[in-house]
Amino acid sequence: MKLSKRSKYGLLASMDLASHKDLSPVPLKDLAKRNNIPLKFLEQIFLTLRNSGIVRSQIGAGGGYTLGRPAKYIMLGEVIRILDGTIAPVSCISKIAYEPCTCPDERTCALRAVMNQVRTAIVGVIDNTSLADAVARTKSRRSPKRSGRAKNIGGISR
Amino acid sequence: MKLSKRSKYGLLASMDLASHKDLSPVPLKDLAKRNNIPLKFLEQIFLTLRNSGIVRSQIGAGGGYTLGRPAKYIMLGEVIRILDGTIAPVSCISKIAYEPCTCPDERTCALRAVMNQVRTAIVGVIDNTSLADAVARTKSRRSPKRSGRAKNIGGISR
DNA sequence: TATAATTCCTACTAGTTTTGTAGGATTTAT
DNA sequence: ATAAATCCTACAAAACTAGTAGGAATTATA
Repeated sequence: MKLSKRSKYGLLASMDLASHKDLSPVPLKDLAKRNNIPLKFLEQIFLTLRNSGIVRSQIGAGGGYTLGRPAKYIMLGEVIRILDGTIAPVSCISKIAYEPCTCPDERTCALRAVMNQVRTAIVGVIDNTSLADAVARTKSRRSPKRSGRAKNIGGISR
Repeated sequence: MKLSKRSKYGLLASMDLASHKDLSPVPLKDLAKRNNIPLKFLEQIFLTLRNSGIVRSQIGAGGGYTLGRPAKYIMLGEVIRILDGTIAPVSCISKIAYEPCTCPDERTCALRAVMNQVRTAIVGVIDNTSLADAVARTKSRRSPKRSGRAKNIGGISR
């Protein structure tokens, strides 16, 4: 159930981009440095994102990347799909990356039904959270006065 | 976001086991054959499940496996955790497999917060569905009179 | 016009993980 | 005895992930 680093890096950098109100392009070098991402790896990732229209590039000195659309119209799910491929936990519930199950009859396969529920639950989150939402959340969490040990907000088990 | 074959096979075989009302042990050979799972691979998987108490084994001729507990008390999530390890989409929200993010401050990391929501959504399904639930669902789906092309129940995109 | 900063593009590679295979040892019902 | 099972460990092939490498092309600016 893991998110790849590709997606993780892509999301972090996109969110960083989204947090820049100003419309001038941000060079990858900055995004990479701020988020501790290997620059060359991020280049590849942004190539892909650019080809999908998520970001726009401006070549040359003073160039860099900007979002391809307003941040509120870019859902995290879209970025993840572009970078990771499918979201479906099993391939037999994927239109795009469909592959048959080993089960004798998909129509009655209980695992398939449950995994479909899982998929619905996942996309319920990631397709309803935009880059703008995410950035806003970052800000509202910022500087919680730091009383004591910060109690690991949202920190959870396995 | 993919479920490993280990987990998939483990779940399919466990669900198969759960569908046997009768308490006599079922040999792996049968489970493997019915669910198109390589026998030797399933052996490994069931070794692990047995060590965790999910199933019990009975050695020798006429032996096989039975569930370690009533099917309604075995949640799919438990099986997945045993076979796949963590469920958290990013390691920085896992207690057991915790690893720090690359982000500068976990407390304000928006991606972490969203991924935490994703994790909650996932476990909301898999920790609330027991083997018994899954099996019951299989049955209720069975023989829907097959009018026409069976319309791909619960079939969805990426 | 030279220089530096930047994206663009493709290929390669090292490491890890996944998905098995193999081979036999042990136990037990008949 | 024999056959049918589980038990256990090691190995191996293939796929995937997470990068590295090296340069080409473009553009602002001094």
